[in-house]
Amino acid sequence: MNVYEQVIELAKRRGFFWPSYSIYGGESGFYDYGPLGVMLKDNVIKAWKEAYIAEGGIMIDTPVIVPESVFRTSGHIEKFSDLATECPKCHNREKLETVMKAAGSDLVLKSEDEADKFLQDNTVKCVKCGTRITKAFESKQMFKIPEQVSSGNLYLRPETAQGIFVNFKLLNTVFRGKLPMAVAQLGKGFRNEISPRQSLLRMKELNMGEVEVFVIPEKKFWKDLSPGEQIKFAPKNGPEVVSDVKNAFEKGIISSNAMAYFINKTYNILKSIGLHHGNIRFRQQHDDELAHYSVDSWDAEALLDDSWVEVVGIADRNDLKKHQDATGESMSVKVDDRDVIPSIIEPAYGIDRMALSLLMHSFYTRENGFKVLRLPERVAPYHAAILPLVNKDGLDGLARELHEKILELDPYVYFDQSGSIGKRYARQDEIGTPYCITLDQDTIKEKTVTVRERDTTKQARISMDSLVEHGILTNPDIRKFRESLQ
RNA sequence: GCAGGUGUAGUGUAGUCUGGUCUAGCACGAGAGCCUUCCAAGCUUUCAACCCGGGUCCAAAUCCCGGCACCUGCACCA
Repeated sequence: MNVYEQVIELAKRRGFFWPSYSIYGGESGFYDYGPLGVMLKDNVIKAWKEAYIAEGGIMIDTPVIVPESVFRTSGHIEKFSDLATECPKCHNREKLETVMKAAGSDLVLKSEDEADKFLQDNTVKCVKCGTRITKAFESKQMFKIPEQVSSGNLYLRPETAQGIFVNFKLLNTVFRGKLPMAVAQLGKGFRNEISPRQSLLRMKELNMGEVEVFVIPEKKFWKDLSPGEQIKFAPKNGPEVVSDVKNAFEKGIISSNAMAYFINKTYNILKSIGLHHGNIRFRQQHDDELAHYSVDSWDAEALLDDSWVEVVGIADRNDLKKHQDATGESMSVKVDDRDVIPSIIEPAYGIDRMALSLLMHSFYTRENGFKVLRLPERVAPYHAAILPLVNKDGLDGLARELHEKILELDPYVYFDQSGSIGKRYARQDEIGTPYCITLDQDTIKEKTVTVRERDTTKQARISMDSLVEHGILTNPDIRKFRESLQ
């Protein structure tokens, strides 16, 4: 079993995530987060959100349902519903445009009916096997809402970004007219994936954390760069390089300050939630894979088993001008007595992909075959578990009391008195709980407990008072213990 | 969406080819209890499954058809 399969098995068994609606046979492209998954996902979101609040970013929350006019302007209506053909013999699928060009026609057909008529009146052949194609179909990547209650058509959003763009003026007023300005939105997006696969990696309903950084077009500047860590870059023209982000910008590998800045920031966020340095890279998209709205894009990719998977996309885009043209609403901001329409650098985070990647990068099997999730403290569902060594001599009662008191400081603390102590350690290791607090005979005598660290399984003795006073993660005794392990 | 493969308790599997003691076995797990003074120990006990729907047959987990889901490859992934 590869790491992916082992993580899927553990995720279902322990309650991180599993396929949705399975008692009705399942529905492909949808996954539920279970009890631990919700906690983990929330922690990922929290890390992302706090990173951007600390950056001076502001947030907004807009509807998932969006009128067609918005997506007409953004280009999604046109670019997201392709007319396509399928060869009746070899089942090769192509865009209608491609097979028509091959047949020597530059006509642009707008509907299925038009396309069908054309294919029946003309001889268009499969580019692979030469069989005649007579039918076209529309492949829609946005979900359209069938029953309209408004005057126009409504869609489920495929990205949260437009909700920010259409509110640009209001947001910038709240931001007191300044540039640059970063706005973040967390929410669900919906994409009609033709063949969803790989659990959380390709869902029809996904959690996105998108940030729109509005910058002055000529400069595309956010903040001065500091060197930062060595990062692996795969530029579109040229070989892979390992460099810090400042150097990469100065050498021209990355085209703008803001792009460079947010690549580095993204790297730091991914690392902070538990992705491994060596298994992260930034790959620049080739011109033919760029989205319709973007002129340059760097993907943060995570190495999962043997393939690189896009986890974050950082795009250079320019939507404000389009909305200004479409609505007549000014999208310009006064900068040094000039009116400028900002450019946008957009780091778009796939929250679900981040969650799966961090589980896979954290997954580890001990020599004895037991599984451990080496999750960073900040994303682990539980910070600690309280365990009475045995259930007699009043230890269990004492443990419950301690648990109650710690809960007042930190609700993310688990209690378990069932089974042998070894089994309980193993249970916690498997869900990534960083610390186990065990009460033993000495607890009764000296009011001390042992703290066991997950990755080393080493223990230290600390006082109960310390736990009751400081909780777990900010406990000076536990911090000291942790430092002694490194 | 196409082609191929797979589908048995919460998980991993035996059984399917060759239909019949399968009243579906095993292990892990989970619950209750006992025991237990630090890394999935042991004992007692309980829980829990043939993906869904048709068909063939005296008889279907097993054979056939359809659907659904998953896996792999191709295509798609703004």
